[in-house]
Amino acid sequence: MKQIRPTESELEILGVLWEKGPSTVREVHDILSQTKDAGYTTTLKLMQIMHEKGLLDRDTSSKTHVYTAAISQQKTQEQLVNKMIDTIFGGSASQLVMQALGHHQSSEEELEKIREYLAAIEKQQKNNR
Amino acid sequence: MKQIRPTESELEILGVLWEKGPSTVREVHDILSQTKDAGYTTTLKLMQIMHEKGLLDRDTSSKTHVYTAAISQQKTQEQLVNKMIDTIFGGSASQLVMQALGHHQSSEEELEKIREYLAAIEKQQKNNR
DNA sequence: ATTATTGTACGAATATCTTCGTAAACGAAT
DNA sequence: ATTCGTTTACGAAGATATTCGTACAATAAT
Repeated sequence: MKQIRPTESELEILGVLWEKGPSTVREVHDILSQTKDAGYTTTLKLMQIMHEKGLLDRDTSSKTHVYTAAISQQKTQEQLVNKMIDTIFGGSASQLVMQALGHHQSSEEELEKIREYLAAIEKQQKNNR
Repeated sequence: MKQIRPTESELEILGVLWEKGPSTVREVHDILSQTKDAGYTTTLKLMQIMHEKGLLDRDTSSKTHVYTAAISQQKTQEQLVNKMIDTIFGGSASQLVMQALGHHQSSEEELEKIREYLAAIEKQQKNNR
């Protein structure tokens, strides 16, 4: 199985692309520069490298290139969460869950979704018995 | 607020120290080498650097030094989880929760803990209304 | 058509992480 | 006391990530 290991900066860029969809370097950079302090060419270079690595696809048909995330948010989340559980949560997924719920203000809506999800899991476990 | 950013390798070492408590380089290395392939002096050097950075404390009273994690597991989890939610989960904690529950087999016991936790959160939210 | 603006390409400097060889210090065993 | 195994200290090489200056190309504005 191929392990993808985007760096910190690369994840920030991927985050923008997942959120906004296909974007130019300028668009990505404008968003990043709200919270980060780096020059335009830095973002450009990063995205070029990510393209070489296969993390991004790009359309060069017009002068201003348009980039797209080449790896799925789902898959990336899966890998990073699993690693995180193993290394800093000592293998306990529930610990991570509680950490996440405790410190990020969750909306009633989100909590409802989670409750449904829990119910589904338990039902499944019963069936496997 | 001081941001702690242990590297990948540093997190592995912290993981061992959180799990086992105060340990020598040898002890840490023996555990790491079960899953990782690096020489003894590499682990030593890493732990020395971590000590310089303030990530580890150490007791040098006997020849064989004993290291301890200087940052709490709790605090580290909190920071990394929050960053993760922001960058790759688009700010949605519940998405992370579902990811965690979906791919790590959780025991009935763990699920029960989570349910209790959810209930507590909801109760609190009611009171704040 | 000339100039200004905006974008990409390239290369290099800087920073950071990871790895390990080698030497010196220490303690235990002979 | 000499030897042997273990440990720390140091330094440096190698790998990877991050940053940006500069040059050139394309487009838009005058």
